Amino acid sequence: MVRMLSAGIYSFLPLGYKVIKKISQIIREEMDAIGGQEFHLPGLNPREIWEETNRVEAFGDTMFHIKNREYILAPTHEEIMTFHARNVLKSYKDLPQIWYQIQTKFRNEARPRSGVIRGRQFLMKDSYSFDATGEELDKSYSLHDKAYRNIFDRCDLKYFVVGASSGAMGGTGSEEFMVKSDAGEDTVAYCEHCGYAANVEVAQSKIQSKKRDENTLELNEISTPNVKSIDELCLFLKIDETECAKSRVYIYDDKPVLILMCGNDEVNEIKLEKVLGGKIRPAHIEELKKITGAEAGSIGPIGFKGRIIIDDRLKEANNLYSGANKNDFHIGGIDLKRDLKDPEYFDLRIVKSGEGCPNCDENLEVFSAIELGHIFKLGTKYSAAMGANFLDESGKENPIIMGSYGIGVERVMACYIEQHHDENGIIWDNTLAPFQVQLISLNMKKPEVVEASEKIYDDLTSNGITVLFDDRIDAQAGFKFKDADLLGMPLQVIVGEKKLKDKKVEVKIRKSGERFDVDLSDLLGKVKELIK
RNA sequence: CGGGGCGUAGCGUAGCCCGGUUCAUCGCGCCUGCUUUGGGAGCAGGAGGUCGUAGGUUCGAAUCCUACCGCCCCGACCA
Repeated sequence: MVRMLSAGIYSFLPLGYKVIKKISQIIREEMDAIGGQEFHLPGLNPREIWEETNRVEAFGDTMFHIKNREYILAPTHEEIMTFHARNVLKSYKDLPQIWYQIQTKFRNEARPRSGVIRGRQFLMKDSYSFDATGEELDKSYSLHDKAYRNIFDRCDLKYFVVGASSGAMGGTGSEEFMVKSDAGEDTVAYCEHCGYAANVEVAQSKIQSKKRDENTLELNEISTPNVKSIDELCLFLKIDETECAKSRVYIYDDKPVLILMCGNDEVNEIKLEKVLGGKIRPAHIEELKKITGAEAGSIGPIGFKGRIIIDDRLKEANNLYSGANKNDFHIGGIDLKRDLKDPEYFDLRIVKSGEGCPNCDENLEVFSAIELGHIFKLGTKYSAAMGANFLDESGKENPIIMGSYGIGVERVMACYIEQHHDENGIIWDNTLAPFQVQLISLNMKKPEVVEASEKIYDDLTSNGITVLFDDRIDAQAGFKFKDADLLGMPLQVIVGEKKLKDKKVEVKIRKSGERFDVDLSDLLGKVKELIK
């Protein structure tokens, strides 16, 4: 179906390419249905046009540059579409527009991986909407949302939608269409029950906070030789991990910030950056000693000079254990209310599988997923930068309001196969199958078998049915059966010597494994009925 | 870009540490002939390799050294 030529670069062989064409066709139909117009744009672009939006620098090393001319290979097409828009979309009367293309994109990925999932060259459908007002943009956006659902439904993919907070594209709204897969590069939290889905970077969950004990103990220093991790501490003191406050030190704005987490909870650095309002980095090992006087494993809030931020789960907790800022010592009886002045509380933790869904209380599942499609509202980022303006009803000049919407075409194929296979191979549904029927001729050395097979091939194909004919002369029956199951066409028609004597052939349904004999005279009708 | 691994026939591999008539191994595939033919056949014969590339060390290099190229894995990065 597909063969690698080089890292991240794949050739599509005839079978695989047929599938790609079928997927493209479904996308095309749904895009046309919402008023989209298809373009064919160059992959080779003058560098100049990308300088207008400063994206040569923004893409950096992921953009391919041509060596012997000032050209680049397009990693996406916002600039080119905007270029055409500014030449023709001059009036509010020209709007709205939806323009799309299904074409090859080039990205110099540092590390291509997971086969066709992340390549240096890949097929992408991308469309761009051009609107006069925010309300019109909302309309274009929801049209795409609907079209995307139709496309993925028609491809029979089990997917879910993540409402991502606007990413680096600087938009006001966006949704990602995701499919669960171990090959995925994103980690999401998903609730099967209510459909809550969020990237783990922003996901929340319902989880019990540490309750405040009635009696507050005094601070007490405990000798804990060689105890570094929370697990070791729990074992050593025979306490539960929820009684421990784990410390992490980050550097923000050149100053150390101490983060306290409950037990083995992990710090979600994205959430923390949001709280602090800028880039952070974990403190280096040498810095830790200087800042706290102790090494990692013995750090704690008591005596820490600097800002302290605490996860919500520890809100106003007492009787906690944490590091003593002195190697091999911990402190017990910590009361965050009593012992710290002005502690700040935020949700900072990375959610884990099995925790409560923030919407409906059912259990969340955390897993890897592949992004199949992404729709977002761009606003005027590109139109403003490139001077794509229109005149509104009052004759005033405004930048066109844009949206951008992508689908990874190869990813659709990869995800389909991942969701529709068994131990014997692929199970194609008629919609995406490269061929509808695989015709298996069991013994190509017998003239009567050859003759019957060829007649069936002609009958089926002349009736518009697509047939892959396994006419290998020396391949044995077993080979042909295994290969047919592996390739996975929906129907197999098996022509063998014995059944032919009774003017019968066998038909097998790949999906169910069901097989039965059919009279030669009834075959065409039966096949037509089964591939509906 | 950092760390690790690998490159020997179409594919998968042995040999490399310890250079030399066990040095180019084995399996699959491929070609010819005969037999076999409903879930990956049997017998007989046969073709196929500048050992990634370029230098170097040596009487002698798949084997040791250097550089480069390519691929795989882990990490960083990822509109």
